[in-house]
Amino acid sequence: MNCNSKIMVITGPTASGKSSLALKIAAEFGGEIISADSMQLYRGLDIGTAKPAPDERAAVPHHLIDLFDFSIRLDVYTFLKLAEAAITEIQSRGRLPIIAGGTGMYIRALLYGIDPLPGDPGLRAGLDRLYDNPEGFEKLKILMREKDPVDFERWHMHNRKLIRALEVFELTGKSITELQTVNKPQLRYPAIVWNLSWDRDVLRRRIEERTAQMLAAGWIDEAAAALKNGILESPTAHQAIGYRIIGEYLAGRLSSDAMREQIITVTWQFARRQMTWFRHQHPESTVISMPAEYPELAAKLRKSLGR
RNA sequence: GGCGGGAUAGCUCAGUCGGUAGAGCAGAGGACUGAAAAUCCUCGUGUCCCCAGUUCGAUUCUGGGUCCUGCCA
Repeated sequence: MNCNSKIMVITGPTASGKSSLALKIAAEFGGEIISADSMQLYRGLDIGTAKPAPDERAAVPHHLIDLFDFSIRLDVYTFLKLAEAAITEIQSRGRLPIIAGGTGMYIRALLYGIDPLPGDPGLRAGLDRLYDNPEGFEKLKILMREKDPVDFERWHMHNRKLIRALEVFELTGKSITELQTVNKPQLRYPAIVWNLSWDRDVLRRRIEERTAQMLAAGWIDEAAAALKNGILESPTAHQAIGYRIIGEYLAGRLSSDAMREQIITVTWQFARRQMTWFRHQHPESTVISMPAEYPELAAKLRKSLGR
């Protein structure tokens, strides 16, 4: 391994320009890109998840894109293992791993790790069936108040988290709270982390423009195909923004303008959640005010890498 | 033109048997350890269309006006 085993992370809200910056940096610094995006892992969602174009992927190696059919259920742990392996592999070639993406939880898990809490898909599916509904939630609360008062106290308002707590409790006999040991300020990699930050109104406009571009580029056809292949019934890919809304349009229940506006709205809400996340969950990150001139960013990075 | 229905938060609307009003959505902030593009929490003063009348008091009742809207012509 070379003396400079740093990794680079480029994050920020959707439409902030992560991919194109990553591409330029990879080209100049001899890097390979690892996508940290929960939806780009799936095949068939190209335009809607703003994947890098074929020529871009030919120019620079990209990892963790198009790995799964969307019938597969993915989670942070899966991502973490794949990303760790990709980093090792890239570094073994003496190249710079550039993690680029907007899935905050994945990036945090990679940088700080997550506790190896157990999971059991079969058990979980059963618990979801029992408790992931309004009546079930009431029963779950009564159960958890008894069994696991610590986690109950923490998540008594939050159905999904309480179900996961029960899953872990069933497998270990302990509360999640008790099992958590990861110390956030402890980075697992020497990392340079950039958080691309835009003026609110400008970012909003970028989202509006990009949505229109994506629709013009054939997103509707892509969505029609994904719908036909059962994306709405898929365990996690169904969450991808836009596909359900486009389905409403295709079914004649939404005008084309209403469809576009709804997509913009949910994308904006997503971007806001991302900004909240990066603002509070990534104390190690450097906020990069955008737009920024590439040569200045490159100079900054050169300095951080000590090149 | 005739007969109805409506006008209340940025939007869609509820409501006040007369004591100045509240939901959903949008918006803002926050949380986040195997669904995270997910999920969850918190935040609601607005000439209640205008004018006059009745009343201690009108957004609510009465009359007139204005503007939408449906059916019939």
